[in-house]
Amino acid sequence: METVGTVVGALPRPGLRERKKQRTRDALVRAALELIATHGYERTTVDDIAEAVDVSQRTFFRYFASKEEVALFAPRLAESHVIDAVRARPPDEVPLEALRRAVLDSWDDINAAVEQLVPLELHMRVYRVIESTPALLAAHLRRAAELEEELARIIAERERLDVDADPRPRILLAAFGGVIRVTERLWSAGDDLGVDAMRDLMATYLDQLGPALAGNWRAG
Amino acid sequence: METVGTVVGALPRPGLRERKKQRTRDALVRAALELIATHGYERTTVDDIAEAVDVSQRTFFRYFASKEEVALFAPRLAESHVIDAVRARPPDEVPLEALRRAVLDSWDDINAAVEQLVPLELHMRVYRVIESTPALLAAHLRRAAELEEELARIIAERERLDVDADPRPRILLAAFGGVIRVTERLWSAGDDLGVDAMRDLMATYLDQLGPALAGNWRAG
DNA sequence: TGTCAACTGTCAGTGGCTGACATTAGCCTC
DNA sequence: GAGGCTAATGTCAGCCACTGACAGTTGACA
Repeated sequence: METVGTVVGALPRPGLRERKKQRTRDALVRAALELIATHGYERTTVDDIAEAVDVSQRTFFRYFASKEEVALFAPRLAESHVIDAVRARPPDEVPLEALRRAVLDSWDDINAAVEQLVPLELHMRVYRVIESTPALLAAHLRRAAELEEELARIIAERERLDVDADPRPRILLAAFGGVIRVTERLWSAGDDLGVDAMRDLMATYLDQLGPALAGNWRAG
Repeated sequence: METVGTVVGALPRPGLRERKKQRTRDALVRAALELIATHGYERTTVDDIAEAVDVSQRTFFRYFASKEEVALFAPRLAESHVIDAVRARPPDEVPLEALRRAVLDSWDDINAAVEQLVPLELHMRVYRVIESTPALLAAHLRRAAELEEELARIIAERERLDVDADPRPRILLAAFGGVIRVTERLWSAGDDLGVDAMRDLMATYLDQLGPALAGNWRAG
């Protein structure tokens, strides 16, 4: 997308123009999240956000395709980390275990990346807004579905399977993704916020996947 | 919501006013689905739909909270059938089996209910539009999440568990719902449309849930 | 038949989002 | 380092989903 101009390297410090763009983008995200966390999603207008950063509304829409996109900026950051983590898993691991460890192990990286943008505390407040705002939750779930598809392909490749021929990768991801979302929701609904609490919850719940599907709960 | 006026019964034929309302609602749904299937969701405006039924746009919004709501009318019809079917399952069935049979067995009822409103063929065309339209898919997924929560509560009750204490009902539904959605998506993407094809696909995929979670795929 | 309540239409307005066009401001070359 | 190129921005006009307020119409029911 973005050409560098000098070398293919990538490291050389970008020009003033590029730095300005980055600053504007960051400022928009920060202002948006702050406003959304404070006043709620629907009561925050795009004009509010643009004004807070002192740019025109039109400029906002040149950085983000929609108001939803800014609000979901942090969750998107997390996704790319998970994808990388899954790709980095040793190939001898069993699929479910690879997913499980990828998510749990990349947790710290994710939080560090988020914190670089906004304070974690603000991020968590936004998260609650996401879960409680229908339009936002819908967009979040749709993105989650896309991520599942992506991960299913990665898992299929790991196992040298054809995603379209063998249903197991997609089914596994459907189940796995479902559990992740359940934990997200419960975490955001509870009082015990804090990122470690969420990781623990995920670990616990993932371990319950087998038992939940198992035949007789009453016997167990 | 709607009071009957005469008896609590419900059977007595509703008055003219009520019948007129029902006719308008049906006409709006039918016109909307027809237009959406033909021209796509985004290129169908609410004004188009209202005009096709010869009512004002304002009236449309008195019947439906949003344009999405009309488009997703049929899927909603299906949901209530599934809920009833799960409730009707014998209590000695294991949870996963109860869900599985409820969905598969209520299939014919669902299709009959849908057909009473619009031809199945039209319904299937709309379904493809839903899957391929981001905004609609998002709304659909959000509703699916709500349905999962509802069913999780029902299953918990069956098993005499506290949903908030035991994670298994929600986890089970997350996995189950995930598989259902995978089949919906694959079905809508393929060429072999037809409602029976979808039920068969669901049955097959649900059977793959265990194997997908099982340890080593390569061992077979 | 007249009164009440529900249903509908009209109108005005908000907010998300887009295309078109003019202006500004980095960048790069000579 | 002046000038041309191009990317980034602002302004403006407009579409569409959706809502509140008010007025007119039409079933319901005594």
